Amino acid sequence: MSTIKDVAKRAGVSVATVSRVINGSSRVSPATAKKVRTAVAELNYRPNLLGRNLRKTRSERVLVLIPNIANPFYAEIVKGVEDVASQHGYSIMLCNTDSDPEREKRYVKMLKSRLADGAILMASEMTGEELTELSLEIPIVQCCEYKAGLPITHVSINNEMAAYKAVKHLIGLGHKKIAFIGARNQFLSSLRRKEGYLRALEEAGIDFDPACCAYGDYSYESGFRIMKQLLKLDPRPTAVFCVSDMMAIGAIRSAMEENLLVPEDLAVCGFDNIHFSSMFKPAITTVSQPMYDLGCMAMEALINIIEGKKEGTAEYFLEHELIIRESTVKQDSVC
Amino acid sequence: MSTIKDVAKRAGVSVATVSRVINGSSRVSPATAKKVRTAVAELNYRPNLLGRNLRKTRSERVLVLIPNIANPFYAEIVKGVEDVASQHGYSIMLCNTDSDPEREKRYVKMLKSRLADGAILMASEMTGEELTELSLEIPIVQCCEYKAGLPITHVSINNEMAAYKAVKHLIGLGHKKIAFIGARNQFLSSLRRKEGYLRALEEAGIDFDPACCAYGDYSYESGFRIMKQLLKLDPRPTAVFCVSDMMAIGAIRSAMEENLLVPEDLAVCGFDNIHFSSMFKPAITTVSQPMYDLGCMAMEALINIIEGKKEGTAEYFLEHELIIRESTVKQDSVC
DNA sequence: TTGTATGCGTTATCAG
DNA sequence: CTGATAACGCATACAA
Repeated sequence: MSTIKDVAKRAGVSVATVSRVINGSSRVSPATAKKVRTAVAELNYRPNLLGRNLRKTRSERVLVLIPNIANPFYAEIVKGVEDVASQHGYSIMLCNTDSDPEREKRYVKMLKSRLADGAILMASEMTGEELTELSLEIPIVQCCEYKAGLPITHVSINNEMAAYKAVKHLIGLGHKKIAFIGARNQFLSSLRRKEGYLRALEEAGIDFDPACCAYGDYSYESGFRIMKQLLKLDPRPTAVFCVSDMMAIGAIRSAMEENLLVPEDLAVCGFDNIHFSSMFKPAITTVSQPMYDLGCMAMEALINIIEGKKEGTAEYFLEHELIIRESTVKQDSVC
Repeated sequence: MSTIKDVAKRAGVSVATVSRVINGSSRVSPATAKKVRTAVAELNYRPNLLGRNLRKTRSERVLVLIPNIANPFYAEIVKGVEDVASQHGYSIMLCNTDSDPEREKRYVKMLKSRLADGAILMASEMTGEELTELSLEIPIVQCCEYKAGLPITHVSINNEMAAYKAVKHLIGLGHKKIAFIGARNQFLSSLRRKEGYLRALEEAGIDFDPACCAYGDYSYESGFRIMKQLLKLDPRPTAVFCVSDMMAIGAIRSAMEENLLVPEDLAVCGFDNIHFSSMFKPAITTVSQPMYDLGCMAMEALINIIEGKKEGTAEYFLEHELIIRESTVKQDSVC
């Protein structure tokens, strides 16, 4: 492994000159520049990032903490993050926390140890206090999931409105007994979606029945299990709003096991518009979040903070869209 | 941000002593150790990784290049990689290449720039020559997909045998006209799976029909599109072996559009046993790769190379399993 | 335009 | 057991 010194020696110049040629930081005569470049090529030299980062006290690297890389929802967000990052010369480190606070802490520790210039947090398990403290030490942005009332920039959608529109769609189809499969956690999105559900019900003059509400963890399995229980209610719900597509698919499989038809016997609405939601049979009615744009916006906001272009915290809300498919409305066309 | 100097000053000792306490590298008297520790706590000091890495010329970090984080198949592998890595004090950087050679090159450049001590490559787009050259510079391991005949350690399954067993299963069900949806790429797995398909056919005395073979990119869309074409054959294939579950699901949706029943009119076998393959209706018959173990093994092999415990290259083949579900055999039970 | 010298934060070597 | 100091590889202020 050759260093900048080796290059300097071979080119017969000082290390400073080599550095200048590599970084284009100031003018170097074409002749010496050429000498340097050939030396670089001959030695197959690559600047050592460890040295460069230390010298600059900046890594031009950003951590992206995601709770679960297996969730395709996050994959699309990450694409947006990556694209904006590379446009600005940043590289990203994906960190899969598995929603495990210990794992998350390990990554946060790396962050505090200056391994990266900042971070995007997707669904942090940290307390509001911990988050606030972290944000004082190093630039962070919350994406999608966020804790309320914190002085931390976040990017999200209007979850209350999204849930309201989804449930209103079900009501518009004539449903009166609409179940709700939410998420058992303290994220604001969970609260807001429940609020949207309640508002739609109230507006339609439908009494809220607590027995119709249950809470899972966004997974297929939890949707399956919970729907199983909800279908035992008498009278049975004729529709269900799930706060994730995975749970919606679980709910549908549950209904199938009971020999119920979707959407005829049970209309099912999901949330997220993951790729699979259109592949599944029946295709899932769902709320589409602008995942790619959420990622882009989060990264842009983070860069602004890192580079000091923006002071203070900001809230960004991006547009969502209700996508109606076979799981709520019988359709002729498929795919 | 406080540095080791600040701590030393506050504790009234030298930086060397602080370093010793932090790393436990040599004996320090309990009294001074305590002084140091309180100073560390008071200043909320965290060693700067940039400095430490430079000094050690090691980062205890490993790159994991995956072609597509949206593919749940890789997610499970990454879990294995992560678990072994953290057991050995390594942290991993996930790099999503999107099968884009340019993107991959950027990450490889970081690797060559010593940002990490080594890498696990999942489905590299690099040429054999590039790979070999890279492996000379820095420790790498190929996982799942690999190029043949390279002096690079790899971890995989016996793809020929897996495909053979899958197709033999279809033959055992009485199918005579069995289509093959492979992958259009130069990975050895693609070749081996085709070979397994051919061997099973030959053994059963079934003539190979090139018209029955087509090639996609593992995606749902390609499976859908290709099956559409294959179903136009006369006579129609009564079974199809796909080299990914995603393509199998695409094939099934294609059959559904033609009002064909699965498995009655078309038996479909996939590959990978991704989570969704059991959630789909009908549940997909597939070949299960030990994804978690593949990840573990790859990381263990890499650590051995990095730490110089193992010389030369090795080939590891892990066990696979054929999982029979509804898409090939009509079953009473679901899920 | 180019070279010299310094320091980024840490760990390791060598004395004491 | 502890301290002074060099070195890791690089970028930059300053001098020439």
